[in-house]
Amino acid sequence: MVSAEIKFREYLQANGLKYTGSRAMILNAVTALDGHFYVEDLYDNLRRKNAHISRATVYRIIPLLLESHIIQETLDCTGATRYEHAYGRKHHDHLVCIQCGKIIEFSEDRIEKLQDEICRKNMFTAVEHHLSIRGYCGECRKKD
Amino acid sequence: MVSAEIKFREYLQANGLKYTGSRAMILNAVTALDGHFYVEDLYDNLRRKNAHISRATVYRIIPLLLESHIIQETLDCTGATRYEHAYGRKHHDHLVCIQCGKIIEFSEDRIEKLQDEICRKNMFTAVEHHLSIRGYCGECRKKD
DNA sequence: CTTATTGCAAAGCGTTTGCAAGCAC
DNA sequence: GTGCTTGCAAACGCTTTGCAATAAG
Repeated sequence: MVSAEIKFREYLQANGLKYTGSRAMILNAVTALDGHFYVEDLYDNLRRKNAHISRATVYRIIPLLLESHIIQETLDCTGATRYEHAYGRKHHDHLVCIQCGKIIEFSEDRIEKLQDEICRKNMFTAVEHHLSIRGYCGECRKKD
Repeated sequence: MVSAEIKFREYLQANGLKYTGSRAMILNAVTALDGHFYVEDLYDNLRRKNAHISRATVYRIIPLLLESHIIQETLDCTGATRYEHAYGRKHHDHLVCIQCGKIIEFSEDRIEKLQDEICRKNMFTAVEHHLSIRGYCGECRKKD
C-alpha cells in the first residue's frame, strides 16, 4: 500500500500546492493519533513536540487532509468537529456507550449494500456515511 | 395519541417548570415547521407571526423540547445544529446533500433489523441511532 | 408571594480570514 | 524570483450567560 505521505504529496502536487514542514508534521501527528481527535488535540500534540505551528495553520490544513482522504469527520456534532485517521483503514461504524463512553467499532457489509440500494432509489450519489448507535454496553448494563 | 402540547406540559410540570406564552408559541411553530430547521428558521418563523420572542429564549427552550422528545437533532455537521419535529413520527434516516443542503428522508426496516443483530452480537442495548449518508442529490449531480 | 422566565447585550467558543513576512520550487 | 504558506490578531457565526424586570402558579 502507498504510504499516507506519498498519497498526500501526490494530492498536493496535483493541486499546485507545496509539501511544507508544517504539513509534514501535521500529517505525522494525525497518523500517530490513533483514534478520534478534535483540532485542539492535534494542536496540543504538535505543541508537545515543540512544533511551532499555529492553530490557523492546523485549521487550514484540515481541509487538505479531508480532500485527500487521509482523515474523515466523525458524525459527532457536539460543539467541535471531530476527526479520525482514515487512510488505510477499513470503513467501520460505531456503538457508543452512553454511560462509560466506550466505543465499539463494527463493519457490516449487508448494511452497506442496503445503503447503496437506497442511494440508487433516490438518485443520490453518496460520498460518505455514518452510522452510530448509542446505548449501553454489556458491562454497564450489568451494573444496573 | 397524546398531543405534543399535553406531552410538553407534562414534561414541564414534572420538572417544576412553567408553561408560558413563549413556550406555547415555540411549540406551535415547531409542530407547524414540518421539516428540518435551524434555530434561525424557527426564530424567523416566530418573528413573522409578530411573536416577541428573543433568540436567547428560543435557544433556552430547545433543550426542553429535546428532553421531552418533541424534537430531535439531525446530525448534519454543517456549522449550525439542525433539528426536526420528532413527536409522533416514525423513525427515519437521512440523505444529506453536501452542495445544496437538501435532506431526503428514508426508512429501511432491513437496516434496522441488521442493527438489532449487531447489538445482540455485541451485548449492546441500543437507545437510539443515527444513520446519515452525505453526498450529492440528483439535481446537484446534474449541474456538474 | 415565590420562583421560574424573559429580553438585552455582552461574552464564549470553535473556526475563518486579511495582511505582511517567510518559504518551497 | 514567483506564488503558495505561515503567524498573528482580529473578525466571524452560532450559542450561552449575567442581570434586572416580568409573569406563572
